[in-house]
This record gives sequence, structure tokens and C-alpha cells, in this order.
Amino acid sequence: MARKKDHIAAGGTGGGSRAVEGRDARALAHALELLADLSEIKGEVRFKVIAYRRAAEAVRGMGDEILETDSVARLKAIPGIGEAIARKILEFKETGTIGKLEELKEEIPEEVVSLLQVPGLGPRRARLVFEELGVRSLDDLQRAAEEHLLAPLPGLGPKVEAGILEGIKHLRGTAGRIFINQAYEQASGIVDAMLEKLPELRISAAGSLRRMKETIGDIDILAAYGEPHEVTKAFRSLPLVSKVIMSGETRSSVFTRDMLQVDLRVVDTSSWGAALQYFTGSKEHNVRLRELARRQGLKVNEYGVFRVEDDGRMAGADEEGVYAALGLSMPPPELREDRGEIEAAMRGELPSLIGLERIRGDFHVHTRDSDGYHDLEEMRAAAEKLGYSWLGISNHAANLRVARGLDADGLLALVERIEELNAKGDSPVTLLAGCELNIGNDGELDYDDEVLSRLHFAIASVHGGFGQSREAMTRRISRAMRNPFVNIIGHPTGRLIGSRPPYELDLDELLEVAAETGTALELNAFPDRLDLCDHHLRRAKEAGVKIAIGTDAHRAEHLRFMLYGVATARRGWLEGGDVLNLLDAEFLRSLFR
DNA sequence: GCCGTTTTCGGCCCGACTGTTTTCAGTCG
Repeated sequence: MARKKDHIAAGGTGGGSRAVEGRDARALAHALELLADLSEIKGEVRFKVIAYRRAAEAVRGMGDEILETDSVARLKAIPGIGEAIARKILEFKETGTIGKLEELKEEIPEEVVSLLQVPGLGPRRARLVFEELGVRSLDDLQRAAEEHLLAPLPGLGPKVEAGILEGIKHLRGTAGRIFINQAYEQASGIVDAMLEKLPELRISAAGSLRRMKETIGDIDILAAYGEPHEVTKAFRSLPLVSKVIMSGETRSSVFTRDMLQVDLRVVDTSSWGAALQYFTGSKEHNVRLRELARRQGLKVNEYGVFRVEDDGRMAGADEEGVYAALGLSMPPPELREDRGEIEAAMRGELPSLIGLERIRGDFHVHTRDSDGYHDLEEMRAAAEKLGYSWLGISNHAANLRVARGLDADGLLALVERIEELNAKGDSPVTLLAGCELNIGNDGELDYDDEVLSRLHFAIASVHGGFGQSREAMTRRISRAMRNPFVNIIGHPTGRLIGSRPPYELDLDELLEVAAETGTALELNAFPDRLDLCDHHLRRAKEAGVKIAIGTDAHRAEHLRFMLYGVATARRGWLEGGDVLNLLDAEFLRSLFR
């Protein structure tokens, strides 16, 4: 599950380390988060801290819409936001900051929050080292530890000091969070290696990986076996383990050689379901669930569901039973973020999410004809192996020279080849002749209408001019959407997870224009994009906008990224009717016409 | 600071592990 504070802003609707200025929802969420951190370090009652964090998450989920909300009463209607925070939000809207936050910053420098990243150092110790030693930054902390100034402090000692020093070094040696596909592959490798040693082992990935978050901080693995210490022993001796962080009866944590943390828990088979539920998280989801249990006179922990009065066990062997004991249907792991899934489960209204098995094709595929590696036939053969019935070929267009974009003649020749291949009828996969057009600085496209009319469909994406103002960018993409030949907007926010923030954009207006023009928005499934992200997808669904999943494959192997696209779609609560990839080629062609 | 199938006040999730401690605090997930 969630671990220490992340030091890169890779998750959520963010995506980079853009300085938080301005008065958008991201800045507000950041301010509330900072308020939570500083309050925690100050030693405020923990419920306040929790309240600020919940409010930050609620703001993230709503997006900029929240800043259009003008009254305390309407803000209070949002779960997690009450009187006091509503006023703070209005204050932020007015002044660009929150008075209470500014006061706290006077007391405890904002920098001190960075100390919370260090494993083994939480809010209490952060405050202690700041107040006693004046430590404000990681550098300060490292110096203090090296000079053995930490050990004499009350409650600390030589081991804590050494642990903190090691924590700092680890922090500097790791890239932080990794992409979902890297974590997925690593975890599969570990599971396979464990099964090789202990074939009877019951084992599953849990945590944020099972919830398929876009980035993963550490890998959580759950196992059940008759002899727990044998499992732990086998785990610690895996070749990829470089260091054992800790190892107890039921829990072990290690670092892999590439400095990724892997946590293993071993439970009894009778507690498998409860442990899997608990260990999958998220933390926020679990807290909500336990609150709910509490109100029913029940208690949930990793061993099962129990009656408080007599400790009688109601469930625990399987995960569905845990939820059933609380009167809930089971939310799929991807929904467990406390974003309304528990309330939906109470009402029996959980969405019927799409699954990989229902995907019939991929909209966004490059071939050797522009900057891809494999040719048309090779990509089609790979699609055939995945059981697809169609494949959208979307090579780069004329104006993207660096990606060997096709000129008009090249594009038309490719359309002809595609039609010839289709006419042969020797593959179950129909190729759809598309293109990934560039949206120019004023919304203009690469080809004239006559060329565009020859395509089966077209994606249009922003590939440059990222620095435009919010208004200009919104106008530019809206104009592209109003072109009748444009069916899909590619990677709509342009973010690259961990390296490039999304460009400035009024997503709500974009969704409006998309709904009005019937333009779909892409869910680009390439693991460093996942764009739109889960929050945005949910808003798109609410706006009635259709989603087209494309892997942006540049090699045949990349078609498998559809897995992460579908996972992100599920995290965005998307159902069958929301996603164009479930339709057949014939229907799509008539839709796009 | 939030919130209501027990409540408009008085609750607010739960357990494992470690280190510094003579019984517990801090951290983590």
C-alpha cells in the first residue's frame, strides 16, 4: 500500500514538478496537502490532518470545477469538505493562498516537509530535529546524522540515527516511483520465482499494483502457506534481493538490486481474503471500510471480520465474503480509492467495468511507414495474436518531421496498401486507415480535406507549442475538434509521467466541445503517458464523452500496453458504453463517417 | 476538521515491527 510521501509528483492529475502557482485545482490540492503535512509536524490532532488530506483528494477528484463553486453551502455538499475547509477554499480562490497555511509556514519552514520522505523519520522526529538542531533540509539531516547529533535526542538512539542515514542514501539512490508496467513485470518475476521454490504456495500481488495505479512506489506481495518461515526464507534468498530491511513473523521487506522496495506478508489460508483485502488497500478505502464496520458493531482487520461484542468471526477466507459481511458487493481493486465506491457498493450500484477480454482493437499504432519499428503485416499479425478484430493504423503526419511524418502522397499510398490488405481477406483483423495529425499552434491540421476524406478515421494531437496559455491551448484543440474529419484527440493533456507536466488546458470546456462535436478523447495507454488519467476519464464519462484507447505502439510488443489502458479505464469507472474499443470495425467506420 | 442506521456532540481503523525503553512511542503499511 501507500508508503512514505512521494518526492516526485507523478501521480494523480499532476504529472511533473511544475511550480505550484496560480489558482487552479492542483495548486489548491497542493496547499491543502501542505497544510496537512505542516499541521502533522506541528502535532495537531491527527483528525485535522486526516481531514485536510481528504479534502485535498476531493479537490483533485473534482478538478477546476471546484473553483467555480462560489458558496460555502455548495462546497460543503462535497464529501470531505465542511464549513472550515469550504471557507479556506474560498479564501484561496480570493487570495491565492490560505492564511492558516501562511501562519504555519512562519512557524515551520515548508522545507521541513521534505524530511518526511526519509524512511524511519515521521512527523514527530521531523519536528524534533528541526526544533532541537535546526535541521530543515535533507542535507542538514545528513550532516547531523554523520556528526552523530541525532542519537542523543530523546527517544532516538544510535540505531535510529544509522537508519535515518541509510534512508537518506536510499532516497538519493532511487528514482522514486516506477511506471506500472515495470512494477507489473518485476512482480510477475518474483511470483514466478517464489512458485518455483514453493510450488504449493498461494501468492498474489496486492497494494497499488493490484489497484493498477499509474506509478508504483513499492511492490506488495501476499502469500499463504503452512510454514510461514519457509516462505520468508525463500523470499529473502531470491537472487534479486540486495538487502533485507526487516523480517518478522508475518512481514518482510527487502530492497531489490535496483533499489525497489518489496514487501511480503505471509498469512494463514483461512485469512487469505481478509489479508488480500487489507493489503490491497488503498489506505483511504480501508479506513472508510473500517468506519462502516464499526457502525455495524463489527471490526475488520487483516485476519477477518469480527463482531466487537464477542469477537465472533464472520468472514475472512475469501475477499468477497469480507465485503459481504459488511453488506457490500465487492468493488474491483481498481476502484478502491475512497472515491465513492463504498457508497456505490452499499447501494448495489457498482459500475460494470470494462475488461481486457472485451477489447476488439487498438486505435493508435505506428508502423515503419513513419517512426514505428514493425511493418503493417507484422503489426497486424501481433493484433491477431491478441484476438483483435481490427487495428487502427495511425502514423505521424506531415508536420511532424522528427517522427518521419508522412506527406500527403505517402499517406494516400499507405491507405491504398491498407485497403488492398483488407481486400485479400486473409486475416481476421481489419486494418483501419487512420493518421495521427498534428494540431498546429492555431488548431490547423497537416492535410487538406480532400486527403483527410480518404481516411477511415483520424486522431489529432498536440506535439509542440506546449507553452501556450490556457486559453490559447483550449481554443486550439477545440478548433481541431470542430474539424469534421477529426474523430479522436490524442493524449489530450500531453503529460509525460514524472518528466513533463500537462499543458495548461480548460478540460471542462474541452469536454463540452467533445460532447457537442461527438469527438472521442484518447486514453493513451503508453505507460509513461496514461493520458487521460483516471480522474479525467471519470469526468469525461460524466460529460458523456466517449473514450478511445490507443497504445501508441511503435513496436509489436507495445500492443500489450492495452492492459494498462484498460486498467486506467477501470480506475476511471468506465463501462462498456463509454469505450469505443468494444465496437466492431464496421460500426466504427459508420460512426466515424 | 468532518460527520450522523448511535450521535448536532463525541466519536473518528487497526496491527506489526523496531528501538529505546522498564511499559511505550514512533513509524509504517
